[in-house]
This record gives sequence, C-alpha cells and structure tokens, in this order.
Amino acid sequence: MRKDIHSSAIPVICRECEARHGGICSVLEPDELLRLGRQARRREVPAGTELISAGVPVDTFANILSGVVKLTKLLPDGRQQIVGLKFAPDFLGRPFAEASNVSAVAASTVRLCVFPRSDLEDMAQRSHAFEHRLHTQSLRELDDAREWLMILGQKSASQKLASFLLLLGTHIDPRVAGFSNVIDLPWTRSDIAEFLGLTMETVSRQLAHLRNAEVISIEKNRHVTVLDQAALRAEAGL
Amino acid sequence: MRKDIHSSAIPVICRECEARHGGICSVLEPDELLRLGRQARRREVPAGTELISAGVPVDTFANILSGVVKLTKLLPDGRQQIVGLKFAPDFLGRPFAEASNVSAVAASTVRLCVFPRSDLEDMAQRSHAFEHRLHTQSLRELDDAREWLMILGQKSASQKLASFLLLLGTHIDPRVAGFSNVIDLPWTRSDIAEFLGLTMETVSRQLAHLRNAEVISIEKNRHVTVLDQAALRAEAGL
DNA sequence: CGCCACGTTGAGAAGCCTCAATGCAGGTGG
DNA sequence: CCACCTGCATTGAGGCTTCTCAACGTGGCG
Repeated sequence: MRKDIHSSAIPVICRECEARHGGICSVLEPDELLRLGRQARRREVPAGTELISAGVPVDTFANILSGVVKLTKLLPDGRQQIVGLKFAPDFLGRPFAEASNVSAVAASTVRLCVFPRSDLEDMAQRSHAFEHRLHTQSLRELDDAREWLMILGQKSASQKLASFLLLLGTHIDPRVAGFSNVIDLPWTRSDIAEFLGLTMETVSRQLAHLRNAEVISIEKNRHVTVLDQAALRAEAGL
Repeated sequence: MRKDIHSSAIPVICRECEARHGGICSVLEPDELLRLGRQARRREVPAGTELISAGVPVDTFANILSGVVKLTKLLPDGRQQIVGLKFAPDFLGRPFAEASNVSAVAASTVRLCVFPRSDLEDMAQRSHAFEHRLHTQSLRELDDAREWLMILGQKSASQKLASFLLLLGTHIDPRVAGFSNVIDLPWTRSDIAEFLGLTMETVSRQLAHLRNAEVISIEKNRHVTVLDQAALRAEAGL
C-alpha cells in the first residue's frame, strides 16, 4: 500500500478527514486527492449561515466534516419547507447545474472542506469512479427524499415527530455507527416544525406527549434522551 | 453524420424510439446502441401491472415509451404513498442496487423497452457518458421529489390539487412541449388522493370547487380541461 | 335489470392551526 | 444585584380544514 507508506503523498488538509473515508474523496487515487486537496480550504461557519441560495450561482462545492445542514425551499408567499438534511460526510452542492434550486443553511455549527466547482467537475469528467461516487450519493439522497415524502404525506403529527427523532438518532453523530439514544437538537421548535410541516405549538405538544409517555426525556429544551426505542418506533408507525 | 446515413447501424427496435432522443439511449454511440438494442424487448402492460416490487430483486431495466408509472411506498399499517411519477422517456429501475425500496406500478397502459440489468450496468461502467446521463436523470428525480416535499409539507388540499394538475399538464403528453390544457387523468380519485396525501372525498370536493370556480371543466370524471391556467397557478400558490 | 366500481354529497368528529397569555432562561444596563 | 428585555417554549381556547362514516348517484356490463 504505497499510498499509506508514503503518507506525504496525501495533502495535509486531507489527513484525519472523514470525507476521505465515507465521502466522495474516498474513491480518489493519491495523485487525484493531491490535485483536489491543493485547492481545498477548511471553513467553519456558525448556525444560520446560508451556504447556498436557491437560484444563485455558486462556484464552490464542499464536504461536510461535522454538523448538520438543512436544505430548504421557499414558497412565493414566504412559507418555507425543509426538503432535506445533510450530515457528515455528505457533500454539498449541485453538480452539473449553474445553481441549485434549494437553499442550504447551516443548522448547527458546521465545519466544511470547500473547493472550487471547476475542480470537482474536472475530476468528475476525468474520473469515472468519482462521478460514480457522486451518482451514488444522489441516489441515496433520492431514497431519503422519498422516505420523507412518505412521512409528510401519510403520517400524523406524533408519527412525524417520532420518525424525525429516529432519523436524528441514526445520523446526528457520525462517530456512532448505530442508533444514538442521546440527541442534542441543533434546532428550535420552529425549525423542527418547518421540517415536519407542522406548527411550533404542535411540535411542543407532541414532544410533551412523548415525554409524558416516558418514551423520551427532555432537558434544557434541546437535549433529548430516548428512553424506549421500541416505543418510539411504534409511535412512528414502524 | 455516418450514423444517420448508415441507418442500418441502428437496431430496428430503436428506430422511431423516443428514448433515443431525450432518454438515456441518447448519449450512446451507434455501436453501443447496437449492443444494448440486441437485448432489448418491447413490452406493453395494462394499468395496474406491478413492474417493480419494493425489496424484491429485479434483473431488468426499462425505458418508458409511453404512459405513466407511479412509484409507491407502503407503510406497515397498509397505507400507501405515491412518491413519484415517471413519464416517457424516463427510465425505470434502480442502478447499482439489488432491489429498489419503492414499488413501480403502471398507472395507465404503459409501453416499455426492457433490457437486462447486467447490460445497463456494463454500459454504465464502459461509458462514462452513459453513467453521466443516468446521473443527470437521478438529479432531476431528486429535484422533482423535493418539489413534491414542498407541496405535501406546506400546501392546503386545494393547492395540492392545483399543483398536481399543473404537473400533469406539463408532463402527461410527451408530444406537447409546453403545457397541455387537456388532461386525461389515468387515475381514480383514490389514486389521486394517495398521491397527494388526501382522502378520496377531499379530492372530489376540491375538484368540484375548481369546477364551480370555472378554473377547469370535467367530463366523464376523467377528462379535465384547464379553462383558466392563470387562475390554476394562483390556486396552486405560485 | 341489477350488480359493481367509482364518484358525489352530507353531517359530525378529530386533528391541527391560530391567536393569545404565560413561563423561563440568558443577557444587558442601571 | 436586580429589573428588564428578548427569544424560545409551553399551555389553553376556539375555529377551520380535513377525515371518517354513511347515504346516494351514475355509468358500464353481464
């Protein structure tokens, strides 16, 4: 394994990077990684930062190293709907299109590895494996989106909340392989409501309901512990 | 343009085929088309035919030549949600996965061009352009799915119906480039309800509402004519 | 003709939203 | 140090939308 012995071949910025494992960089050869890595820059942004604006051209892409990014769409009347969540080591940006038709907003403090759009598209053109990897992520996002369609279309408020907590438990901490019973919500009640197509008040009431049923416990509003995972699944209609 | 002069180089089955233009076959070179075309078979199925079952491995892919295919997901309690619609010249099947996690059902009489899964994956591996084309379709499906998320998450029953009719008007007839004012619904009221996350009765009432407002006219239950497209857009919240 | 599937219409119930009051914690200035 | 403000969360009351349940129409077909 030359590429591991000669670790100098790996850009400094890429060492200890999660995207090198599960992310899109995982399929790159050392020389390709070097080329992309030369242009890459680390960036840390606070919650609320708008990373991509719907319809506005962006000339960068990014890997998410930690944190949660929400994808939102805006209706002409001002209402907003969250259409997806991205976690490490997902990548951010819309390949092969000038601009995305969704906005991306940091939903927590987010660490990113940013690189120029042109480099990514060059790489996609040069490396079939790289484009394949991008394709795979798109397909996974499609599956996720359809899962959410199911939830938004068919479920009651309590089922939506339970499904949401289950999703978070399996994604929010990239270090935990399976399900994490401890969830620090990076969102306000309004944010959660937006994601689930509910109102803030309904979210609050349903959380209270889950707490009263001793399925979860809540501390300091944001810190949730799942006490009874089976009950939570039942509540989600699974 | 040798490939057009020597039309004998194009498989008989591929002549006059819509998928050769907008579809995935459009990026294939004549010799590649020949290889894929040799294995391809035309098939026509009636409405209701299950083309793909969620979780069941399938070893074929298909281009849709005409008709509408609905993608559905099933909840454990038996409720169903339509998570997508496919029109000609979309292709059908989940690349790079044994089985899809959605079911595909013919929503009208559907004509297909079916070919083996292995051939498609070979082609995707061999031809970067072909994989890129598949990727592009996946990205478009992702955009569509997110559009529906918006609709299901935020809109009232009448807005959902209006959005649905607008979608159909722009997709249902592949021969019409823009918006078709005449829509022959290939579905029952229950099917529409399923797609929109509503009940049959609500769909019926909202259609009656649009008819009374003289935005649409309805004949023989299935045949809808859009009388006032601007009013329909307003109703959809656009 | 009568059956059956699909569609329409109505009345009442349920769920969620809207509006409004209150609670609670963290930060700021007197 | 405390009073106040502000943003987020909770709780309650009432209303609106949609669902549920049920009756009735309608068109196609044996």
